[in-house]
Amino acid sequence: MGPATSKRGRRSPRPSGDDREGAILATAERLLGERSMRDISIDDLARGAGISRPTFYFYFPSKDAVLLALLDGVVQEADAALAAVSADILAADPSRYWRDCIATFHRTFGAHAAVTLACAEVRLTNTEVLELWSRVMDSWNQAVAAAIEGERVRGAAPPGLPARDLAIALNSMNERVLYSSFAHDVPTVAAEDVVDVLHTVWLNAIYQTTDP
Amino acid sequence: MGPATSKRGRRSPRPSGDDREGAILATAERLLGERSMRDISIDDLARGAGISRPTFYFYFPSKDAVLLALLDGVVQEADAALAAVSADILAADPSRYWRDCIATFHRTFGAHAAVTLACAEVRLTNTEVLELWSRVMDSWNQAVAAAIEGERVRGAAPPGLPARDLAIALNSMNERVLYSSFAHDVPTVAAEDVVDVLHTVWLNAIYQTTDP
DNA sequence: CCACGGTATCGACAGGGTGTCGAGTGGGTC
DNA sequence: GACCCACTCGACACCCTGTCGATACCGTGG
Repeated sequence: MGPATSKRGRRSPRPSGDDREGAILATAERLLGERSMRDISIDDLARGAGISRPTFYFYFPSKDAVLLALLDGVVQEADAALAAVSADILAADPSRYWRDCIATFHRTFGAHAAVTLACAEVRLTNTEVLELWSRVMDSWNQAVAAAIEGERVRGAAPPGLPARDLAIALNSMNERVLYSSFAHDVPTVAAEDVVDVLHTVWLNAIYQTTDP
Repeated sequence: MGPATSKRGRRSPRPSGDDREGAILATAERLLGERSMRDISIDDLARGAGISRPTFYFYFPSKDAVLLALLDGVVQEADAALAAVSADILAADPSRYWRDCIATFHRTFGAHAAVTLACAEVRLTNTEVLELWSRVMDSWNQAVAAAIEGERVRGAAPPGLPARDLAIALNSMNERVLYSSFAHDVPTVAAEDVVDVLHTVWLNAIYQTTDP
């Protein structure tokens, strides 16, 4: 609904105590590297930022709100990195274009694996995190669907599944596989192969042949 | 490690009060249809089964243990349904074989969507649920990998990605897409198309052409 | 220099959920 | 009739969350 950015902080970012907010955020990301969201209490975050528990509520309305702010940052980072992948190379070297997109995704979220994993957990019970995540996924889906349609129009890719459905399926695969990889789940693809595997499935699904 | 079945109940299933256990299970599956695991207290389960909260602990060590028992049942059901899909038709009609597998998966877990969704939530924080889920996924992965290798050996499918990696990627896609479908997530494939979409991507990924 | 208002902070409380302990109760068995 | 054992629950201790009211700090204008 809203345009884009902040509304989530609180009221005015004028005076000091702004570092407190940063300290809470930093503490949260640090602790998420050690243990799960469930095992981090608001008291942990407050102590980590050098304040008391009630004071925490001055900066954030809840524990989930901290994660939401963290996710917001990662998403912005991912959007910026994705924008740096020039769409121009799609026509010249489609394979490389898709690979760059997947690798960028992998790199950005991998750099904040703890936050990513925590969000995947919290979105199941928190509406705001779910909405932000869904909106982001939807924008990927639209972008991928548009790119697939472009490839079909110029004759590089054959017609087939509705582009949107295909985009959703492929992005869902990436989400789940990358999650498993970040979480070091037991039955998963080797970390160094994960981008290659996803890339290959994408090419086969979009171009329906190994070598486009 | 263990062979297969029960160890999870409690001690002896001899006397009555066994219906209590059933009542707790039934109450849990019913309530999961209405609200999330987080919003169901042990007291809710106990009241629903006509017992007090402390008595609940006589039957199950925790709320998660109830879900684990529920998942156990669904998994057994899925295994039975999958076993009914004859592997013989793989050579005769590969497309139909893969479609039957995906559709069976979809039907069985869809019939217990509430339990499936709850498990996806709880496995992120509960080791036992995660282990059971992982073991099940791993057995699918192995079966799919073996089938792919069979298709390659008989020349029906070209060589390519390691069969195991491909199997993991495809099963992961199914897991995520079916989850979104069951959860009625916003950016998802239309419920009636979901099996078709997954099926098509599987065929393209395994046979690398629309028409095997 | 001193009210004054807003920022920032915390002690203390209430509420709700979990898990445990010890004291029952009732039906089968010797 | 004494005894065991499955079964039941009241009451407690604990932890975490969220809120309220009191307070401290600080810049500004009278």
